Amino acid sequence: MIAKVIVDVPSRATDRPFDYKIPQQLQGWVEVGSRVGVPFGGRVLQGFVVGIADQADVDVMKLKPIAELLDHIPPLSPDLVELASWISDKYCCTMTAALQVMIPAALKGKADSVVTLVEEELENSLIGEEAWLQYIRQNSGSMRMAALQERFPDDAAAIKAAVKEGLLSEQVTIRDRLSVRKVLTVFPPDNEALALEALHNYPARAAKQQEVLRYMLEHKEPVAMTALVEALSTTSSTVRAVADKGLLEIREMEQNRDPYAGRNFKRTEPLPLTEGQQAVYEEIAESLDAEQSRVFLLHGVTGSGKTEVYLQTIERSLQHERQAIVLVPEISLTPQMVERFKGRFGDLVAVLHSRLSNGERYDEWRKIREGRAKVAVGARSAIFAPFDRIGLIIIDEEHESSYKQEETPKYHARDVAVRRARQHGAAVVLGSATPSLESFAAASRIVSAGSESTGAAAARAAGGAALLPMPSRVGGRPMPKVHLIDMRDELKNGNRSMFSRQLHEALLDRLERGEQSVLLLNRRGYSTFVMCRSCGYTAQCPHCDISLTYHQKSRVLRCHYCGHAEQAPEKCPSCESEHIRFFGTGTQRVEEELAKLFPGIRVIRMDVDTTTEKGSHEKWLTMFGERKADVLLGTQMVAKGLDFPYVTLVGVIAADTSLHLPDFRAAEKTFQLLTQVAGRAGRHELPGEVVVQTYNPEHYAIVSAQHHDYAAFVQEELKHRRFMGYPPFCRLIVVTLSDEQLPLLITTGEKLASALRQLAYESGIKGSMDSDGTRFIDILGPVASPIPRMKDRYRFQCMVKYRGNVNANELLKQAISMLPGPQGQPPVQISVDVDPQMIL
DNA sequence: AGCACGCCGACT
DNA sequence: GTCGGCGTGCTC
Repeated sequence: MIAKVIVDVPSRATDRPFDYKIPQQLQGWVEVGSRVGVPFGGRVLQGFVVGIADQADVDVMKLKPIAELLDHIPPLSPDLVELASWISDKYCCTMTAALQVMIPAALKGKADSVVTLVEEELENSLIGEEAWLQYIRQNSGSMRMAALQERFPDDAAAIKAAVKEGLLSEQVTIRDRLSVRKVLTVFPPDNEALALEALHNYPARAAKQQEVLRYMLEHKEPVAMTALVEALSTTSSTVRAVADKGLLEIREMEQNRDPYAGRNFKRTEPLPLTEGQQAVYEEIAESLDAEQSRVFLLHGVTGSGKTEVYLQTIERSLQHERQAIVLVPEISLTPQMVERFKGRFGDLVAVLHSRLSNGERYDEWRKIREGRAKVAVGARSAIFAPFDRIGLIIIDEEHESSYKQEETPKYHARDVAVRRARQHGAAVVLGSATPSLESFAAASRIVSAGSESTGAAAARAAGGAALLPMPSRVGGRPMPKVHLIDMRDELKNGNRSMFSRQLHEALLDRLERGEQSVLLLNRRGYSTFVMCRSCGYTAQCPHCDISLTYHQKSRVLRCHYCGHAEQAPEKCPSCESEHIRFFGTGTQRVEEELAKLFPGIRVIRMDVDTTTEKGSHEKWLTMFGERKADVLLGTQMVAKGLDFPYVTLVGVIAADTSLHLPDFRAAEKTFQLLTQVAGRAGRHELPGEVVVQTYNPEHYAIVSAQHHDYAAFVQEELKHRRFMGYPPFCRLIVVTLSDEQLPLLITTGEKLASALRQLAYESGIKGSMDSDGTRFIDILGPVASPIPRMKDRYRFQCMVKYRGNVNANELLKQAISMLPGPQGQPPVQISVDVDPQMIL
């Protein structure tokens, strides 16, 4: 039998299956999805089995056998391998990259070699009494190669030669970065009577041993060795002595690193559904019962009780013995959210988010793989949770851009979800108060962007997405009143503060009443930088064409893209002037202003500076929930999913900062942010109020948000998108080329663009945006990227716009392969972003 | 990506 | 004469 293996080499040149013999003893164990160690070009590497065949595609003489099987249970299932190949196709990434994103970092094995001294060979060898040889002998003739080389760096060549001669035999295995944590556990005596008898007859001088035995007889529960030693202030050798007498048992037990261990989640029962929730629930339940793969767009206003619908549909899926995946944006993966799922489903829930350590994540992942968990709640990558029978995939806040991975593979979790659901016959529920235009268009069939459009793919694949509206809040609570404040008028009236009179009054009012406020500083497109007021100098990164960011805490200037850091200058490096200004994070300035205007006000500030520490995010929110602060001030992160009963005021300091970004989604992002943050107010008994400060009070994104009018916004925005030729009326691919040499980069970019145009022309696709045909493609560029240089590499990009039955991926692949380069490799680095979220 | 094989310069 | 520079090409 032959295994087809994708070898773990991050290069396009080797990104194809290689054939290996399956050795006799591994027959039946190696399957699609297995992780194996294979000899490859003179070394042993990790690889994934993507197929099993009777015959090899290459000369049998070339075949090598699989060196080892790395797991008892394959880390991937055949459906995930199939999904990986879909991802590699759709997002133009290597198979290796697609497979890697599916497994926890703990399983990224590296070769580890052990050498053993072959004494018989020593006689034939010229080598005699070298120090390294003696060293191996001291280690009973065998040791890790890495350790040997570390100890004798100068003898590397000699050691290598010894391996070649056969004096040292080398065994290479793949070692995981991390493994299952094993804990020594002490078990109480099997035979209590015997133990009791022994206890009485114990020699008097072995008091500690007696104590250990007594403790175990009293507790009758297995206990960790460390805990036992701690409790009786003894040592493990004492415990071992008791065990050696056959009175106790010591065994290694697998232990899970449970990040939520020791936390009690209050069990909750399903709440009675409102009429609106019930209708939606029934629609989804019907699909679950029929085990159809359908896509639902759950458009529910903030506070309409989407989470309860999620919980009850999951319940329904579990009744069918089918598992569920819940994706939430990283930012809203707060204890509040986790609590609701743990509270309803207890230990059946596995939680996966970026704040977990590799070990914790690995253990949660194994809980899923081994069937101990039935519900996975997590950020983007939880879409790859290794379940075998998925009934339901929920994507909360479906419009969030964090579902798009910005690194290769640049996948969108929503599209992967639809594809994965199709494999399993599972339902997909996309929930949002402000659905993305792509999803909304797909669900309401406003446009048909083509056979493979984002969202539209969802619709078609599942036989059309169904729109499920939930237009009213739970308990009939009104939507909060939103006041728009024209900041130009404030200035005219001599108010130069960042707070309008109305927001000032509203804040004062809440302080007097002991209610809470949330303040949002919309910081997109507003960076913290350094500028000299005399000469206009700004601090730039020496490796990237981008301004350095100022970090007040450490007084350091840092580049977000390459990590370059330097000390903030005392005076302008260009003109020596003292008038160099550090523009702080914005929230800091607001905080200072608040302290000035409202002496004694208690403010919690949440931004990148205050929430980088592990658990700090949760800490601040808990404090705010306990009403230990009057104001929660922050960026984007305060807009999402928070639910505090005493919040009655939401203030938006500047609504416009994200409105004028040169990105076609700028209006959409602004509308979403305002709608989301407004939804934080008045979710419970107390009515809410929202004050939005803006310089564009007549802009449709802001006016629609004021009136909680999604339909109006969409109508206007779709008009713009159609006119400008942007999604959902077409699809985009951005190809970024980068290289250290500018001339090569430019010529390669031009070659790529013309190859694309040529190929498109040859396949008879209309080459103009204006054509009203159903198929068109438009190739723009190459132009310098928005960040023209990053990490000392110049960057150019081409944008492909297309619609209809156009296989742009295939055209692109062909065009790239036509570029001249060594071994069919393109001469510069090429990165492809299919359906980009930001084209800034 | 690595590593081996291979063809030309400055050294014992 | 050799040691070693890193260009090209392959890895089942």
